[in-house]
Amino acid sequence: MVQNLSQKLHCLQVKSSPPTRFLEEKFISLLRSCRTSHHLLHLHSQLTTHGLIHNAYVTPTLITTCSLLNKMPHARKLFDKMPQPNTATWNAMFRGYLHLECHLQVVVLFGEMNRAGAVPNCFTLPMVVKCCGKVNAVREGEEVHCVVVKMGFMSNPFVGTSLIDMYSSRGSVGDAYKVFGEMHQRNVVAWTAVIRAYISCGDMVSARRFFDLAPARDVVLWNTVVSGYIESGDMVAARKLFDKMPGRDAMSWNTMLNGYASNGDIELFEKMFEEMPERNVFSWNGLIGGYARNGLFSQVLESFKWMLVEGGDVLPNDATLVTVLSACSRLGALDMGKWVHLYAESIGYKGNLFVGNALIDMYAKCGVIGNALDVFNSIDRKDVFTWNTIINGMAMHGHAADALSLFDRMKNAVVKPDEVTFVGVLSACVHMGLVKDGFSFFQSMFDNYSIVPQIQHYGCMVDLLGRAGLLDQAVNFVRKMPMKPDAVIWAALLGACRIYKNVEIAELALQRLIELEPKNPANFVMLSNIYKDLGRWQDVARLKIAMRDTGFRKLPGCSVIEVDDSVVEFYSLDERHPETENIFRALRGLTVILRSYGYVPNLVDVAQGTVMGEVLQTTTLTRYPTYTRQSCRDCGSKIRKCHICRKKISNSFKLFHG
DNA sequence: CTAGGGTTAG
Repeated sequence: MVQNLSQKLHCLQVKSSPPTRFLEEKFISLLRSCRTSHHLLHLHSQLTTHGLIHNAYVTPTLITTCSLLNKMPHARKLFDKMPQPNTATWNAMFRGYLHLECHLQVVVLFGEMNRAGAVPNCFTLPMVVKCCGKVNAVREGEEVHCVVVKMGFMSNPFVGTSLIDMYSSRGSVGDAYKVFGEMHQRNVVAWTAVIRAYISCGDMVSARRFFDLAPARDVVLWNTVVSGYIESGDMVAARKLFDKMPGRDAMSWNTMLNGYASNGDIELFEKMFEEMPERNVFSWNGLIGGYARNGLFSQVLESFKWMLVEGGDVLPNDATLVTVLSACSRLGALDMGKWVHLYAESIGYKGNLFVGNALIDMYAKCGVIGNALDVFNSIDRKDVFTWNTIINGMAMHGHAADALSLFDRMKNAVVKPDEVTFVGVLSACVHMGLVKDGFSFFQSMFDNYSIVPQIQHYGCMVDLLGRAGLLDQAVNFVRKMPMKPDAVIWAALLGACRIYKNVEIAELALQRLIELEPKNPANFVMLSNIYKDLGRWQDVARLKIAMRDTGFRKLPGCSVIEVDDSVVEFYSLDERHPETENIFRALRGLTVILRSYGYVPNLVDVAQGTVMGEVLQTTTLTRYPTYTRQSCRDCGSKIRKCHICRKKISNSFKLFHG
């Protein structure tokens, strides 16, 4: 009874005349735990009724909460109504914009701060300096530098370091060093910043000198210099320093892992992963992504499965899923891709834009454009990647009309088309033979979107003219190109010459192709096929000798197929599989059945060596596939099996089990 | 209310 009464009294006291400080603290803690915009609006109105909406202590926290909930416009409205915001409130605005990466807003707002006569402090300046660097605001950056000096903030390590970073990001190492020299106290972060400045301009010698001079070195500084050596391509120096490190953290190991991967040293790459004392999600992504970067897509899937089994607490994240899905696309591993789709949703990546875009691409490349569309439609906030992927996917599937209508929809959405969009649009025109429309799209790239056409777009145009049979126009177009035509351009022309049996232009194209890539036997095969079509057997023989003299043999095209849980690669008449006999027996059986239904095989292309892989090689050229084949370590040849030194480069024929 | 280092898509 007594306790109850005192509680009531206490409540009354608080309600009638609460000490302001108490209320302020209460609201600050409520705002910090606020997680929804609904709750935020509620608190906002409460603050208004308590007359605390322009409070010096509460308002900064309110603004911070707005920014965390993606409500900066709301914060801005409130902020603009304040008669005289204090520095902490200004800072909350800067931090909010910085958090959302609205760097330009920060620079603009700082101008307003000066005009309003408000005074920045040591928290304001690093944020503003950083943003000047981000948006490349050179003049503003120098003005802020002057403010720093005038207000005596050069002694503040945060301010000084931010200035070093700014000058470093615009490539002015000299200015970065000058700031470093003028700093009153230099901690290890400042040393790291100046060393980073030398690394980013490629001066590893100076970077190393400063590293050796530094009074203290922590693990971040060590890692910075190791990755500097990697960036400069010096894996040996990176390794030497790595071995000398007094304490390595997970990032040290991952840095080396990625270094070996980007230098194509698969052996050391794998060894590095095996030796790692601890593996976080970045380590696994390093392994998976390293295989992907080196074109070893089966190993991508294999190591992903290994991660699921052996990763322990480490779960894949969006980066993992995207890499694995793109490997599925490259391999045509649809079953695996579908599984990854379900798995991604089960671990909470249903709404992830990165994953969604990768799924669209995977379904499109695996031939199920319907599923690609389903994923596309399920994404509500589509970005330029989403649109480009579906447009290119549609074009690739021959749904050119759909690709073009999607392009129309894209224009109505707020997403601005880019150069990749136009590759899809133009290749849709190629498929439909829309020469006129193609040219008008090509023209509108620059006129309406200020996109300067790249060589890919010129390639599409050559393809467009060539496939429409307008070979002379195509040659003229190539001659008038503003850049030097590359092999893809000439190959497109050569391909068109085969369709229309134009020997004269074919010979011209081949001549250019031989100059550009003397090692690629596919070019000879193409011309040889044209001669064959025309029955010019003497020329075929002559070309065969010329081809032999180059010393290179054409790589047989290969196919990949998903079997159970694995991806298997095979060539025409391949006999490497342990069950070759059974496979061929089954095939013979199938042929008998097919023939009994009246099927007559077309052996002409097979006889000419135009197996699937070659068709792919010639028809996908204009799409500039990013497919990279492993290069031979000894002779640099970009082939799967080096025909010069006869070494097998990647273990591409490999079954794996889940 | 403060800084420096890693991965992913067309």
